[in-house]
Amino acid sequence: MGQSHRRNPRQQVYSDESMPMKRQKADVTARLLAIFKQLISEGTLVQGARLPAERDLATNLKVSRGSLRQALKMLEVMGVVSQRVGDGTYLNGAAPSILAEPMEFLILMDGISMAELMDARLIVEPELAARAAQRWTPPDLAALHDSISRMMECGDRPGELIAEDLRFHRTIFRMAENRVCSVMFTIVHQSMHKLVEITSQMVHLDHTVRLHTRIYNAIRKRDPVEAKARMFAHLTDARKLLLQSQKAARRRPVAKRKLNAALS
Amino acid sequence: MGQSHRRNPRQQVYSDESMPMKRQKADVTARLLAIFKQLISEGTLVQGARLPAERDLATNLKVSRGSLRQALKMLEVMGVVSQRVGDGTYLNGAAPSILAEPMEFLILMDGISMAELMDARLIVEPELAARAAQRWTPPDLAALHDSISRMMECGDRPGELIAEDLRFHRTIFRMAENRVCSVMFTIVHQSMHKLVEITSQMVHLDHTVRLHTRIYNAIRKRDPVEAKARMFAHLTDARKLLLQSQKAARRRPVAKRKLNAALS
DNA sequence: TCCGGGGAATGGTATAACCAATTTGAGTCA
DNA sequence: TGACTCAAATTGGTTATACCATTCCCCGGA
Repeated sequence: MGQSHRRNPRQQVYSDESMPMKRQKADVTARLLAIFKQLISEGTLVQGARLPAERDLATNLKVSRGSLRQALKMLEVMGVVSQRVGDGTYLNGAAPSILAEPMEFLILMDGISMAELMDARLIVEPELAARAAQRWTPPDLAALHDSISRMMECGDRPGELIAEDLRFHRTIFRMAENRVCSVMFTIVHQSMHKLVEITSQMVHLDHTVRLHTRIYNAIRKRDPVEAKARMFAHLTDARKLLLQSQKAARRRPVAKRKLNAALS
Repeated sequence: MGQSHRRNPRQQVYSDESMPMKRQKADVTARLLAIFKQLISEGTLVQGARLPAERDLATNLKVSRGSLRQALKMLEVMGVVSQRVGDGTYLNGAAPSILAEPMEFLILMDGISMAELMDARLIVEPELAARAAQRWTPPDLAALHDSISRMMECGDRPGELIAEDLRFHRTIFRMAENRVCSVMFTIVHQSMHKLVEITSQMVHLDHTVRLHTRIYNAIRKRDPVEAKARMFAHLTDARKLLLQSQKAARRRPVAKRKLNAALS
């Protein structure tokens, strides 16, 4: 058959504007999504609630199990529900990973680089640090301090070091008391680490601990201006290291396994 | 049968940490998602490309059409692909709405209020305005100017006014040259408008035009500090209006249609 | 050259069946 | 009495098949 696309792709380039959101014949799947939104918003479904079995639910909603599963699969990927075979489908609590999968595709499709992710952090995180300095409570500060302590014990294992770094920044996000930014940039942070091969020379333990400590001290003093500046310095420094490391290893180590066969 | 959940929900409260990302038996759907990611990343699938028909693709990938459709449906909801009956499945270009649906669920499940969305904008948009002031090119500035002009011609139709407001802010996002923040806060902006009933008294045309013009002038002067301050003032003002409006109409106009029957 | 109709291709949905993992609970044995 | 065993029931996971509605392509007629 070859790849004889018999039709003109009809391009449909995204205009700068948002799509008119055609309210067509109400896709069954879209309708199901709307139903779940309403069930959640009106409190019929609460965190931890167990949904009826797929077969029953499909019957009650007057749709086929296949269509229902399309909707449930989307909810699962977004982290809204968890499905366990032999057990059931449960509504999750607030899902920190709700944006993770979409973000990965966003990075892929827009060709977003690690540098641009870092740039985004550079725009937002200093401001979040400033807010943290103004709003922290004692347990927050203790968490921040613990994070630094644990990082010093990490040794040279890059995995743990990265995890501890993420925890430090996430704590600051939480202290800034804005869940929108917190969730978004937690995902940005994670995506960044997925995108780059973290090498040990990129993360100097002592160096990172020193910068984190400066941020911590500024926050503890409730000095938003200094906290912002310290965070800015920390991220600028990190970006510089990442760019150096990328320039050093310009090669593309990714094995481009060919899957073209799948497309016949 | 009633709602006799015969099993202990086994709570599984989200810990503060990210999930260990269990690499289990590789869900067929998850595997398909990974395949699509790779096809996109290695350039086998490019913008506008037409995917093989579902039946062929399922055969080639050695999965059933139902499973494939679960994966395709997720990609469609995320805006990665578009499916048209009788036509085919196409890979979209950079999708501005890739985070829209997940964001709606995030708002629902975390109980995020309009105020918190506005707060997030207040954290980020001033900084983006500052960057815009440093980086704009003549066409950008013209777009900004046009947006203000069009807004003055909107009259009192709130729909168009909101659309024009969104365009103004999105233009600034683009000028700031960070697609991560641009996409994220475009979605935040849209979600906010979905969440509140925009009333005409909340959006004073002349007032908005005046504030937008101040931002525009500051950007034109390439003065990042003033641009930031002007944007901050604009959003602070908007937040005040929104909160007032919410306080005035504390009633819950949402008709809580009961769907509990669906859950048997 | 233009126009229209028929057939093929495609996504959308529904149904049925089976598999694999898990829970449940009755039965069994110490 | 209590702990263990194991088979049945339940549930999500997957596949296969059939049919419908829409869209596109192409060919024939005006």
